[in-house]
Amino acid sequence: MDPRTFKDQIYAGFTQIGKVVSSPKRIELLDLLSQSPKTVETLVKETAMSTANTSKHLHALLEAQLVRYEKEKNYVIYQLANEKVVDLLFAIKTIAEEQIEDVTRLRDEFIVRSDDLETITLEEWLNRRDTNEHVLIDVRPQEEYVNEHIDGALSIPIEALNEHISLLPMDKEVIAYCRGAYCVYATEAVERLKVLGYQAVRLEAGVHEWREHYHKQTDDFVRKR
Amino acid sequence: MDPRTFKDQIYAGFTQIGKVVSSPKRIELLDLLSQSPKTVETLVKETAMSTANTSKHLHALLEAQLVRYEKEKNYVIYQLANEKVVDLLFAIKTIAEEQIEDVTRLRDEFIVRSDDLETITLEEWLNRRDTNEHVLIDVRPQEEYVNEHIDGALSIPIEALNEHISLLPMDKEVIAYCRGAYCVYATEAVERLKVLGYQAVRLEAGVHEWREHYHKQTDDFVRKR
DNA sequence: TATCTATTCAACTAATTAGTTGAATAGTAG
DNA sequence: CTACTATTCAACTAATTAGTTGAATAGATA
Repeated sequence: MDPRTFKDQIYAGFTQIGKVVSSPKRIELLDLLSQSPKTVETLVKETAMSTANTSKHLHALLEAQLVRYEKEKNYVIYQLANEKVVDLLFAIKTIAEEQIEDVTRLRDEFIVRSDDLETITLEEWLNRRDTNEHVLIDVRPQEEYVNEHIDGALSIPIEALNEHISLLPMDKEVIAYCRGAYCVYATEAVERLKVLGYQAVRLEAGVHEWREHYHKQTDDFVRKR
Repeated sequence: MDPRTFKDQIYAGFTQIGKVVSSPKRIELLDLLSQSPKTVETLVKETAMSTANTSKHLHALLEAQLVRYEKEKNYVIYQLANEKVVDLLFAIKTIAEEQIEDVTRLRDEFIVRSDDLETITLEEWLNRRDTNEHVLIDVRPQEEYVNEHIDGALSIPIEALNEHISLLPMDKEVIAYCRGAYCVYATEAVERLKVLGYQAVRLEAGVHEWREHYHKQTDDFVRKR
């Protein structure tokens, strides 16, 4: 095999992964699955696609070996087959944030919103967290909380905010997080809580950022010994 | 704007980046530009595409804001507009390596080749490098070496290996590197050197992996103080 | 000035893709 | 066994895409 053929074939291999993220709906599916395994039904509701189209995109992900499934009762539950998909999504989002004006604009307009809707970064939260003057709430669907959540967080899904609101103290700051920097749930929760008189703040991070930080800490610890 | 419209638009934004890596030739262009800025002419030769098609793909990269260009004489020189493209390519390659069998197979067959063609990782090299019992050579085109190279490396482009071979000592180990884990140049150099009686070894890393390591070291240093 | 070289552009073709529709399958519950 | 639910599959359409060809442009050189 000549070098050109080798290059063509190896880049064709890379492209099998690249093609996956060339469709908005497939990126959204991977984003959702990165929070927790989900049935086709759930993915259909979350993405607002037809069942057939959702199934077809999931099979494209299967072919690229990025997801796998198991059957339970008459449901099919899909999950990520490789955790590094999270890094791929992160790389795409970071570049889009820096290079695509629309992305920045949309985020500012719908997630960050206004200055009186306070946002804290992961680092800021980590510095404050030991003071015990706040309560951290996870406003994602409960199955995502059950799959993984930030240590010490309370599960209060956004649809159940009103029912569980009695769990929240008025005298402490309420810090809400959801799927990450492009998820509207935490913004919505903070806005609704503030209207009700709570001190509420949005944490701009999800479980992946938190886990990443946690590993970095552990690595440092190991290296320092 | 309702939440669904917001999601559709934000994922459409991400997809502008994702679409770029859905074509093997565009991944190859980004890969080449990640080594050094290049003229259209050079990219045409490296990718074996027609000039018109190369130009068209470069304009697709321009539209996604991933490259920029400057004109010099009657040449147009393209370069990456965002260094994080390297992270994106790395994420894709890592996943492809783990999930796509063809990629692993091709790499073993054409890069790693046989057991008597010794390969060392970046970590192994970093541990050995202070012993002064070897010489490190960069076998990429000279313009890429000039743009950035591993500290202490000698530039011996693969096409000029025979001419410059007198620079290499027979009594020291020769360690060759090129663009990274999927580049054939270093393998070719090591094979040719071994035939001529040199002790030659392939370093499985490029400037990006080296730079990444260098930053991590610096960060640790800063954090430890 | 005319000529050469590097690059871009416009028009076209063949192939691929996302999405729809409706039928088929497979497992569950009555 | 029947009815129901979740999922997949096949056939089709409209839109997009990669690549080609040949002409156009723009800067450099003679």
